[in-house]
Amino acid sequence: MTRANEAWESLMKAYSVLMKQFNAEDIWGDLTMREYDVLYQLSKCDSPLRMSELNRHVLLSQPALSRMVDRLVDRGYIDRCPDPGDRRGVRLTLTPAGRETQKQIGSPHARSVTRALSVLTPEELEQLAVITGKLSQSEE
Amino acid sequence: MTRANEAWESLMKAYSVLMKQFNAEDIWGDLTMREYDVLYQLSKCDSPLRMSELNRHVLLSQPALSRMVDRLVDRGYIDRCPDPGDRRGVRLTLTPAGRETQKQIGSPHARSVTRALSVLTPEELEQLAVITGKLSQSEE
DNA sequence: TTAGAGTAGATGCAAACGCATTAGTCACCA
DNA sequence: TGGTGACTAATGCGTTTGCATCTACTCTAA
Repeated sequence: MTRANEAWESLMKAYSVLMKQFNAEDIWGDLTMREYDVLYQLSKCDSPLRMSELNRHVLLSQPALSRMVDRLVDRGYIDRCPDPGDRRGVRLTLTPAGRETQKQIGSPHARSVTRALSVLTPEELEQLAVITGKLSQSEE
Repeated sequence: MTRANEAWESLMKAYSVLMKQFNAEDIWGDLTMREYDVLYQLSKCDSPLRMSELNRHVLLSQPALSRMVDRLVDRGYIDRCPDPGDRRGVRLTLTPAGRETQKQIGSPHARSVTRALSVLTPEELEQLAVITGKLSQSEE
């Protein structure tokens, strides 16, 4: 068991523990955490997002994301229109209702996150961000 | 956006990117990553594991885990027998075939993990393990 | 000893998922 | 210009998931 494997296992454990903790909180309304994540990713960029681009930020297969967006469009949270520049693709944006819902849920969730990570020192928070940032960039 | 929220988002991103990377590798045979994880968790402890104990280590609902164990029992990877000390519970162990399969997959996967984390310095690996370890312990 | 609360795991069922494939579009070059 | 290969998103289909509930067992205390 190398250091790398220990570190990865520890990261997975932390992810799992905290995800369960967050999921157990009664703040999600009629959304699942995965659905919230999609709204959150959209809320970060004001310019319309492509499906494939969104898929890069979400741990879901392409068909699963396609259908989840379907449902969120039906429920009035996302606007999906064809991309004029590339007729294969679509442009996804939050509707006002979607943006509002994201904020309503994001606010208490952000507090939960802050609380859960409050066991770390400011230096550790900084290190964690830097280290995990390096890991994300290692896409081959 | 606090430091804590940035750090958590960065951790989630790293988890997502690496999970997709690992999943894309052609090493999983007839198992899904989730199923492998269950076999791996069992491989770590030689004494039989309770369902609820196993559930604590895996990001799955209790019913989903119950059924996944069902399937792995049917496929000959896990042995499930009633706990003599508590007749509500069960004792889960790997069968020889399960242990063998776990090793067969675990070996190349461990190499993938090592390779993916090779962008980090030894100090960073150590810090990552320590920091994520603290996060897992923060169960309230 | 037994009633009631608590815990462990299984099951019914609708919703969501992944894999494989398809339809439609683009981009390049002969 | 027309054909081939790459790319984007959607769809068919069988499997897996989560929620709610259920059964069975344990534990505590009256």
